[in-house]
Amino acid sequence: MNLARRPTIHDVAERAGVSKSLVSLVLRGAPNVSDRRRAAVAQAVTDLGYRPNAVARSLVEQRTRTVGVLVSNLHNPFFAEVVDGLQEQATELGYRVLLGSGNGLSVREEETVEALLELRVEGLVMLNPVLDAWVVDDASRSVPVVVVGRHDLRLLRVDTVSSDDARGTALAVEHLIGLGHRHIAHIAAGRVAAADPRRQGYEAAMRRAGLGAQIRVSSGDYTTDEGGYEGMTKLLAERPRPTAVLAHNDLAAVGAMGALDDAGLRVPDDVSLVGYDNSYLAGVRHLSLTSVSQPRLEMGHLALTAVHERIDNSDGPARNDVLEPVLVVRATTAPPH
Amino acid sequence: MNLARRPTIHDVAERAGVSKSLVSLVLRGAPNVSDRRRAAVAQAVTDLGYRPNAVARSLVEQRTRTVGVLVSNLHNPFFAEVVDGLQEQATELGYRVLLGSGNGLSVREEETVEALLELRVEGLVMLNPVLDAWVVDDASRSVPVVVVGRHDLRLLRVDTVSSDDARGTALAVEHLIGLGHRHIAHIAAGRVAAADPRRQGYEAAMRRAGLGAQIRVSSGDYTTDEGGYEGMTKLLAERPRPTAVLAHNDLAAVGAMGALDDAGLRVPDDVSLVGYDNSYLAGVRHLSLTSVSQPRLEMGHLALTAVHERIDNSDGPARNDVLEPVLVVRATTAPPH
DNA sequence: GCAGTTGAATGGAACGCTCCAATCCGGTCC
DNA sequence: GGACCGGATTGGAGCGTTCCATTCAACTGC
Repeated sequence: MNLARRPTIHDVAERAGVSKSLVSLVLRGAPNVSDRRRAAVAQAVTDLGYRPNAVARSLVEQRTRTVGVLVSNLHNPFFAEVVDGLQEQATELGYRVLLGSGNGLSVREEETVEALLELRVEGLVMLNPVLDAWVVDDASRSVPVVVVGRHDLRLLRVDTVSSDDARGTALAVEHLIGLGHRHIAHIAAGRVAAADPRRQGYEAAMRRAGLGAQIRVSSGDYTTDEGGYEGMTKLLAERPRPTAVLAHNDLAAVGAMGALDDAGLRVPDDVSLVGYDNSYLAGVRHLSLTSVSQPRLEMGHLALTAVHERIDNSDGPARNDVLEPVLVVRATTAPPH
Repeated sequence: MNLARRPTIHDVAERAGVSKSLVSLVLRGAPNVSDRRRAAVAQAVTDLGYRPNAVARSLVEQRTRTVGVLVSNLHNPFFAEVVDGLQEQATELGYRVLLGSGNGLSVREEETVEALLELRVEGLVMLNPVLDAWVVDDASRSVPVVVVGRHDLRLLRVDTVSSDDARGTALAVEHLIGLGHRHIAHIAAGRVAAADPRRQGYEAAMRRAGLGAQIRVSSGDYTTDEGGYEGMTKLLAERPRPTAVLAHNDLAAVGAMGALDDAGLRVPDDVSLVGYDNSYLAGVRHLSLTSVSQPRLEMGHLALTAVHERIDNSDGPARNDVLEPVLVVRATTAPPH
């Protein structure tokens, strides 16, 4: 396409019969410009269909007013709302948001980070990244970095925003205990970052209630539908059978629901079920899953605010914000039979 | 942050004891550079942690090697896989992908398009945009535009990629008829772009099978869980009661499933159910919804290829690629009772 | 009527890079 | 040994902006 032939500020200036400097002033709304000139420039701009070149502007201003966001995996239902929060706050603070995806692959994430840095984003937000810590550290050397949703990354210079996963599972356990359950099991995930705190929160809450002996964890890589099914199947083989199950996330919970179906057990009459993430899956009325909600919108807000503050003032120790999760009770939890 | 203090090609040149031109040559892998110099430059680059400035490069090269992608709404499960396809093909063809979201709001979409154009993307892909046609037309004046998933936008200069929605619902109807169903109803959506062809495909297939008299459409804005529930409730009040229902999308189908539950009817024993989109919701084993799948990955490939071809050669009439949907049969369809 | 003041408008340098034209240098050939 | 060659290297212009320093024009006050 004729990228080259697009009108420049020069063309506008010529058509309006003024200097390019004046056009620049008008475009940026400077005060001391006569109405006559202002109108002439505005006219020329619409006549030519002129659109300022952000590339040139960024070069000379030495800033891009852009924050890069690395989304590890667009399929992860967790991220969309976080991005909404980021966007909202970015608009508020005068930044543009550039999304890059990593397809869940560490290599692709690295490439994306590199690309964003070459584009000279002024800050970088990483959502649930799977890449190595050294990449984060390296990036944080040239630009403020905020990591959302990973507990294991505690680096100097890198702020983090996450929700208290241990607290989340504890909330779920307390809810179930309050309903009268004692045999509460957990379907845990393996690799993923959130797995450990969620499991630990479950175990701690059980011990606090004097139920340390009833702790049952079906572990493996149970973050999928299929995984939840398998995890539940294993649990159903044990005696005494759990009367309530807390899954690592909603998808696993729905898989567990399938296993209960197949075993002829009803939810919540025979077994209560709790998910995690409060994804739209949980809200679907046919499933109506009790789930732990992370304040996603707020996490986005907070992450962007953190980046913004670092851009203005890069000093100060790393902040690690931890937000409180909320339990959303729906139809899959009830007192035990 | 000290954006300004980041090393430039000049710093690298100085440290390596060569000219900036030579550094540029090395960085772009030019052939006629002595090994000694090449090594010296490489050393200086790593010493300084130099990263080329894509902004400056784009300005002088008069191209950004970037394609902008407007995602109307990140929550729409349809788009993630399309973006995967876009990304894949972009990497293949040497482009970078910049995602911008519009939050489902027409105004925000316009802003995003404007921002992407100011960033001088070389092409624009719009996924299920909700914005007005004139915005698309206007954008297409300065950059090649490809629209994915909207049937109503047929503009000169604008290529489209979509899947044949009428064919999709027809596939579903044919499947149900093959199972022996005659009373097949449709839960349609109102506003959204895909609503009309899906309904028409249903009606046409019914007529082709001599079942024109059995056509039942519960229409409204039934694209949500809740909407599917209402639509199904209305259908259940009619006599004869349909033995099979085809919903506008998976979410509506799951809502319908809830209504059937509440009415004490079983799926698929009493009523067969078909969704649309084959989202991961449909694949969840507890739901296991028969659904119509759009070739999302391929749509992404095709869209990016189209943009690429327009960038190289902007002429030729607009292409409107229509891909074949595929019916994925799962557990919610069976012969009528 | 002229220095001084103020508001409006402009020219040119600079941002970090690419790329063209020019230069440099060590051989080769006759 | 001087002309010529070709690969290696370099200086400088230019990409489309912003912004500083300067100029210009029109007043003001005495």
